[in-house]
Amino acid sequence: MLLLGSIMPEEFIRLQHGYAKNGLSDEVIALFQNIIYSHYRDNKRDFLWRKSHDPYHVLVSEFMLQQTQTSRVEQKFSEFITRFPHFNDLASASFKEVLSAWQGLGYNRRALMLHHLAKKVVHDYKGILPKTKEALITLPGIGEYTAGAICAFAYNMPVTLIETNVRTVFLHFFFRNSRGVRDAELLLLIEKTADRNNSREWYNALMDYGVMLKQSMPNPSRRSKHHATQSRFEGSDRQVRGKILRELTQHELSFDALVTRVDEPQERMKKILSQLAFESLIVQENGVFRIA
DNA sequence: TTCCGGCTAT
DNA sequence: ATAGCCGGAA
Repeated sequence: MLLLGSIMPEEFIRLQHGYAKNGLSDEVIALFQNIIYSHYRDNKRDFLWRKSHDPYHVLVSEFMLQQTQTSRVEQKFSEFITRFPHFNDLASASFKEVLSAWQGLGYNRRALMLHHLAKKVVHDYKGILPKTKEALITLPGIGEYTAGAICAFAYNMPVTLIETNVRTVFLHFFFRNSRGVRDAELLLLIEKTADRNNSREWYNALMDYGVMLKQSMPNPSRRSKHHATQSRFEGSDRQVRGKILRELTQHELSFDALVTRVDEPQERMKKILSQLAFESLIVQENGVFRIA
């Protein structure tokens, strides 16, 4: 159990107090970086994807880490890279193979977008992932955060990015008593306090600190304007979609066979199947459904 | 039963 | 702006 003093040093509060505007000064920034890096030196998390700066490895890990905890990604990442070592291998695989390797991670649309992206990189970019945030963000499945993460972790570029752990750290240090804080406001601080010459290490350190904070107190990210509690999983369309795709990675099935195996009403199955087909995750052909 | 999360479509 | 998308651990 951590003492409050160790996660919010008094010296930081005292220093920050003298700067009413935004709590920032060179001194505050230096101390803040010191706190984050000190924790990192002693508590660095040792992930396989942190050992490599290969853009493909970074990309795959970031896709998996969108909405999925590190504990579940660790095993899957290793297997995925072994099965698809390069963009070429992923691009030339069938989507069914890709989805099989994805099983257990959830949010299967990410697998589809990653597959599309690999084909695009091979065909439009000669197998080389673009090196600018603007180009990266045009690719399927890459949004503001993932584009920044690739720039930081693959290319060590001085970018400004925010995700759940970074958000946690800045809410904790700079918005101790605020609620409904917007990312736009946090980003100003993230930009000003960044160790621009060591983006890769800095963001890894911030994320590790954020994880530690969440283990020590109620999640500070709940005070974000963008925090939302989501609908229950049990009985949801998400659950049924997952079941259907899991079945179809095993074998092609007729509508009736699917209804039997998934055990949901026909009308609901029709609706969800047509949605999955619309999203290009599955196709219906010769009376059977299969992975697209 | 509750908790955790980035991208896309609307 | 907001709703929808997954699965497993605690």
